[in-house]
Amino acid sequence: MELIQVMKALADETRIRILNLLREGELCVCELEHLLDINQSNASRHLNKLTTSEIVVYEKRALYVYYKINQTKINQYPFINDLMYTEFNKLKKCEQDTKRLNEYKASGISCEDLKQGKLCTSN
Amino acid sequence: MELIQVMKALADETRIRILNLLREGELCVCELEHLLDINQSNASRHLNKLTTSEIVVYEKRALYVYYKINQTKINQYPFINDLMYTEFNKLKKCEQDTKRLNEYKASGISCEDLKQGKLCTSN
DNA sequence: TTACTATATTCGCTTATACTCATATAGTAT
DNA sequence: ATACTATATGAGTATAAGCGAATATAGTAA
Repeated sequence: MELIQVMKALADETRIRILNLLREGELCVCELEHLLDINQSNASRHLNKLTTSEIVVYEKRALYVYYKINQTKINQYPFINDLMYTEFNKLKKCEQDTKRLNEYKASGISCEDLKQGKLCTSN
Repeated sequence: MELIQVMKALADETRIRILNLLREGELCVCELEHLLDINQSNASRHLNKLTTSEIVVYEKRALYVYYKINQTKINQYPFINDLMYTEFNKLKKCEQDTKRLNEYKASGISCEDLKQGKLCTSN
């Protein structure tokens, strides 16, 4: 059942945090890695699960792969919108992640700079 | 995170089918067993998971344990209502289960009779 | 008390999930 | 072509989840 697959994809903290960030617009893998402080393999795998369940879609541009919410799927499952815009806001981690995302955006740093550690304070 | 626990509880076909039936009112464990054609141990385990995540509550009356939707939790997570009343209806199995439930209710058979195989055609 | 019944729980097994580390792939830049 | 970079994937491991069969528990009935 497709619904089960979607629910499973949504039943994970990291993936919820990814979706929370993608609410604000597309992000590439390395940005998500750094914003969520997870390693590359992990990020890629979680994104794969979100892609397989069609909750996100991606687009390759140059070396980077940009992921974004698949609005078509959200329209098909409106409860996901409810989750994203009502429940995510109640989660401390999501709040912190959003804050970090906004700092990142405001800084004007590009994802090429991330690897120099200009953003992450934790590693 | 509590939300994750709730999502995990909802990310299973059998538990979704249980919740679908409980929309119509409380049911005891043996009724769920027979309506869903699952064994006793399984039914109990899934109900335990739904209880732990507080999506259902139960009440013991005589030998039977009656489970029902925990409306308090649903109010706390409105997207669950959306799921139950929008998505469940789209699922073939849920539709079949509901039909079977209505037949069961219409028959006037009590849960004491179930063990004599008056309802289940499949075993 | 003993016998019975509905439900919960334990055990052993199997499958699925998440993670890390290392490697493969595909594109960019020179 | 080579070197480099972002992302994906494979292998191995650890943990969690689901299942069936058997047993435990708690209440009912006699």
